[in-house]
Amino acid sequence: MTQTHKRRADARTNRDRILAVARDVLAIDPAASLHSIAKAAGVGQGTLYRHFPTRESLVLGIYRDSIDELVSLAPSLLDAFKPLEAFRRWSERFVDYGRKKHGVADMLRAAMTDQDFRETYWPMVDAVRLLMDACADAGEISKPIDAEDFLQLLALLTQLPPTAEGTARSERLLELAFHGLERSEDH
Amino acid sequence: MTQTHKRRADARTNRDRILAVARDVLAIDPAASLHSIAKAAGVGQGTLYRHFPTRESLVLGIYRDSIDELVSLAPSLLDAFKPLEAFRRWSERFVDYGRKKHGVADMLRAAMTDQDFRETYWPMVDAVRLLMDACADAGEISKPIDAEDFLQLLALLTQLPPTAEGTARSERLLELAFHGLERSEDH
DNA sequence: ACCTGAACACCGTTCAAGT
DNA sequence: ACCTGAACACCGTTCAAGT
Repeated sequence: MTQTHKRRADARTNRDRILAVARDVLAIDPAASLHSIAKAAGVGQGTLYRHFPTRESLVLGIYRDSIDELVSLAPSLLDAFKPLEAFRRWSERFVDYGRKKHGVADMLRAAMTDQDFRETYWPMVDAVRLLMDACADAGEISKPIDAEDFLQLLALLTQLPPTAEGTARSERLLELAFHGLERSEDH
Repeated sequence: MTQTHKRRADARTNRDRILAVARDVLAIDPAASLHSIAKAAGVGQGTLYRHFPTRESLVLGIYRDSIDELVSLAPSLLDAFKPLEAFRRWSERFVDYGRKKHGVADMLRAAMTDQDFRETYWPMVDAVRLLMDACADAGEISKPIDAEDFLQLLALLTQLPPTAEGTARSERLLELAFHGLERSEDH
């Protein structure tokens, strides 16, 4: 039993080191091979595979904490700002974050279909719905659209190149989307 | 000279056969390897590479005709419909086409940076600008946004999964974008 | 000129062998 | 239980050899 415990501790240490190393390596080269990550972490390829069977699951492991933060940011923003402003800030934060941290977009795409990812995906959809419903209740948007639709749009914007031009473009397109959400004046 | 001519004819035949085969193979498996395409076309890998140094350039070769059609469709639609309706129809056509024919999205991304692709990219930007300006002149949208921005948005929508759900989602998001473009009522 | 296809470096993935 | 790392099938790319 102590042996089992010891083994488990080893496994956990490995997992943590893989995550720490992968975060750094992928920050430098987003397309770094899983071989190179395993080597940099000082583990065999099989060990990396045991813990993270796909590249997406590795990225998910790296950014899970940040994603939780992002989700919990939604109610905080609603406390501090008017709903539409909160929604806008949250969306900007999301896209900014997603573009800087490579692989988040692919992870979101996987979340659409892969059962393992939905536990991370749903809270994000809920965050969007929370923000959008608040805007609707306050009368700041005409009618809320599907929360998944909007989250997917944010995920797509994340895929624009991380250049200055790409960043500016995603900001403008986000502006367009919000303009589309805003209440149309009934005349 | 006749020899040179004969050679050139061979090269052209090869090129055409590669394109015809690649079109079929990629329709069945969008991720088909270049090896398998070369083999299916009955040419060496080097020959495929000579004609199409990247996967994107191969996709571009396959769909260049269709892209030209799409570009020339813009003025035709403007003749037949009111500008906003024309713009909407063109956009739907674009997204529909891009999602069905895999690889078009990657090609468009390459077009953003790669010099070789810009000759195909610019006419599409021009088509978007033509449609959007017509809408603005007719007073159907408040003010035109950057044509490249909008084209990139269309390209992103193309990346949604080619399922019934993905198709419906891209339609709804396109609707959102157009709602954002439409003239805000000045009150 | 143009084509062929073996060869190269590399990728994700597996699995027998160790502890 | 968990880890290692050689091995496998495959990828895009190159290039000496042919015609």
